[in-house]
Amino acid sequence: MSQYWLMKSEPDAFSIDDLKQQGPSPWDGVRNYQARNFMKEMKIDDLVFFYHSSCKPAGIAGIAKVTRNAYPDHTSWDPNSAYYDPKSTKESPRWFMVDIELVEKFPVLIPLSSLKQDPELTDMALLKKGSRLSVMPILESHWQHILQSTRSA
DNA sequence: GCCAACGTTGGC
DNA sequence: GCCAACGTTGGC
Repeated sequence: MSQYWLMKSEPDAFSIDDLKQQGPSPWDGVRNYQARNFMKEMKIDDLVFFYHSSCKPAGIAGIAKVTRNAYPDHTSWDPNSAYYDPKSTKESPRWFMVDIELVEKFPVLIPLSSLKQDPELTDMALLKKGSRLSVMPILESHWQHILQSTRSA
């Protein structure tokens, strides 16, 4: 069964336009266990809200889909990478990534402020105080509600 | 295993 | 730039 997710990226580092240009792209650099575990649960064709963080305005920029199941994040083995982790080895990789590609960029980004105002979405992990998770599951009901809101806007 | 110190995230 | 919240590290 297909699942729904949200992934955060700082657009200065990797934006939805970058994803569009590059086609299927590895989601490297995740160094948080909870986020990693969620990526391991992802399956090809799962849909992902592409979220722009640390920018104005922050919010959901569009939709991507998973094109490759989790596999070891090779940047963790590269001493020259900002994501290098000496505790991750090829024999026992600690960090994983998936590939995603763009499905759709929204004509207008759905700002975080709108999501916060929506009483249907108060349970979303994204909106919880202090939530910093960069990869998280989205309930299908929330997914549909958000899509419906932006389609009719 | 506890917990203080530190580093990071990310909205504002 | 500020700072609250969170995760990780490392001494004990």
